Amino acid sequence: MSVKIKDLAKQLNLSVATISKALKDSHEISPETKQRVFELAKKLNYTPNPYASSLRKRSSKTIAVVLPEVADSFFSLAINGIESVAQEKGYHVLIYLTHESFEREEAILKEFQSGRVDGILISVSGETRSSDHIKEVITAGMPLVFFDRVCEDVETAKIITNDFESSYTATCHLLKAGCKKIAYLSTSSALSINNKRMEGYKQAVADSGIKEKTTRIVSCDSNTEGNYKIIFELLKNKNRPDGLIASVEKLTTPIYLACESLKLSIPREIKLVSFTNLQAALILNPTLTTITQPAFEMGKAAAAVLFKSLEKTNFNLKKETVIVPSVLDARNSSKN
Amino acid sequence: MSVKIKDLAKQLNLSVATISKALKDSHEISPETKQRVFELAKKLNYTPNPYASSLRKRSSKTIAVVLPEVADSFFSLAINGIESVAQEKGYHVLIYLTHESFEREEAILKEFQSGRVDGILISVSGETRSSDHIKEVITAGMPLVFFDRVCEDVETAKIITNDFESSYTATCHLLKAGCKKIAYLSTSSALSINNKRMEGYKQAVADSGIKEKTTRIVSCDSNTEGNYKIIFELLKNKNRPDGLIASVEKLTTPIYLACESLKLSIPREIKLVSFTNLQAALILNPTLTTITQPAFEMGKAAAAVLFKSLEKTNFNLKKETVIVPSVLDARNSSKN
DNA sequence: CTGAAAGCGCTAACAA
DNA sequence: TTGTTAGCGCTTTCAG
Repeated sequence: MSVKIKDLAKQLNLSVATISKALKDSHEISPETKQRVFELAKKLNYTPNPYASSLRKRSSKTIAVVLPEVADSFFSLAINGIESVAQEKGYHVLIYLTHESFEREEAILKEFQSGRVDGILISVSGETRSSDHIKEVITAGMPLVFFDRVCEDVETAKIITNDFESSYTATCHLLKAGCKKIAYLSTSSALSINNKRMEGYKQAVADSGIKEKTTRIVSCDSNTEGNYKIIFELLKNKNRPDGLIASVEKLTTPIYLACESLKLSIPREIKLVSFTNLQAALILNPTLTTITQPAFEMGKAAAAVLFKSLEKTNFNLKKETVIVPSVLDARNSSKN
Repeated sequence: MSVKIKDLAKQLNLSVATISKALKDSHEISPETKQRVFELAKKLNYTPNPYASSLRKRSSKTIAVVLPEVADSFFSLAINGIESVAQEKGYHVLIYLTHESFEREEAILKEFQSGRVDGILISVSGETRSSDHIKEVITAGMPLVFFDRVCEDVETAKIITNDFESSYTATCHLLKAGCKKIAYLSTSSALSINNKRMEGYKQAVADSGIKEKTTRIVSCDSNTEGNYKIIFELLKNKNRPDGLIASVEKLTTPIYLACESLKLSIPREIKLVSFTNLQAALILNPTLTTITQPAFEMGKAAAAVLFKSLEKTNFNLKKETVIVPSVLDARNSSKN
């Protein structure tokens, strides 16, 4: 096996306690001994056993990140953000994917009762209808912060973006571009972010000057092909919408494809805004107007808040809600 | 604190040893006691402390995944693949990003000497020129498998795709479409996958029927804007190439943008193939011909091999090299 | 079938 | 400034 404190102690004729303290640069140890300890440790390539230390200190220096999936650009960027601050703070990050399954999410959260992690960052699955599993782990004393997909009814830190406003803005943007019949393409209606986006859309239509204040909400909760069909049906109708809001990234491809099949010209016949961080928005034809979410920043912010609560005992997560605004990047898909 | 074996023991008037065995469904324990133990454990919501168990058993049931970044679609999909098999096997996955820095990679690997993880999955950084840090951890007895970006000179399992052939195929594809002057856009020349791709390209040009067997390799190792400039300069030249091979996903956007600025028509004036898994390839204009890598499968395969070596003592990682082939998806960007 | 006891490697009182 | 000692919670001989 690898070298341990005991080995260092033996070689230097010191006690394990002394070595342990020296390694942490404790002030109770003389500079000379520290020096000797450091040198030998380096020479023998000593690396402390993290599990022994975790067991003893009841803290693991690791956090968990629970995500639905790491498929779209949002979560990829968020992970980068989280990891960057974790690395800086010397924390390790365990990653768990729910694959949008509520059962998995429950099982994963339950395991955290064990003390494996010091804190949790979570973006809930689209199927999550109850938040008992989350409340339970919080009640057990575990710091938890939501990001992006939150449970409204759980009192803890939430890092979100301005979903309502973004959607409101997007809708107004389309209205201003001349759209009269805007459809909102939704998924995972259980998610609060989705509801907020939907509400923003509804509100904007209600506030608009157009006579026919009808809203059209189309549920697209399927795989790419399934969504393609749904959108195709929607658009081939002669009473089709003249504006579309794609509430999630994965709807973008089927929309473009459906328009292409139907020879619908974007933006002449139908205008489009998508919620996405895809860099490729710049090179689509036409270039895609997006609501760009601050994914990296949200990841960073979530991690930052969690670490603050881990480092300060008197820090109350309940009071922390950070809203990092999204921006509308107007491009050709919504041009007048 | 949470409930532990001792608590169960007390309540049931049994010893901790008995509880421990019962919980693992050991045959030395009577069915009745097991029953009682299971029930109480469930009732009290007992979750074993993983660190105590890791310390004792010298195994952590966790693996590390070391990646350059999780920005592009390849690594996102790979993580999904890895996580899916890890979850199935009951393993936890720690994620570490090197951000393409060799120093970070070294530091991260060094920490693994501590026994924090049972095995490692790694795709090396673009700056990694030496493999000593990797050999060291393997020598210390740690199972390690490379995926995608490997170190040729390290003897251990490697999950790769057919980079040479893919590039060869891509080049032939462009030649067949009529290209006479194909340029290869490269990054991170230290990486073996990049060299293989480059070699495939060179070989294809050499094997081709064209008289002027000149190859043109353009180094694009910068951020998006920097790469845009490099590509712009390349294409504005009157002796510009008529075919382009983008060896990595992130070059796609600057290429399309540069062509647009220069009013170069794809594929009429310049044809293009990219190494990418972007779903948006389908909706670019023109649609993008891609070498699509089996990212998810490679992640799965890498994890599968690692777990095999973790489960069977007589399994030799050195002999394991899996090649999961990429496919050429011909679309309009390379049409004749 | 059950239990006593040792110990994984480290930390933190407390003593010297 | 250094050392002794008692665990952290669990697993695993070995005895009963």
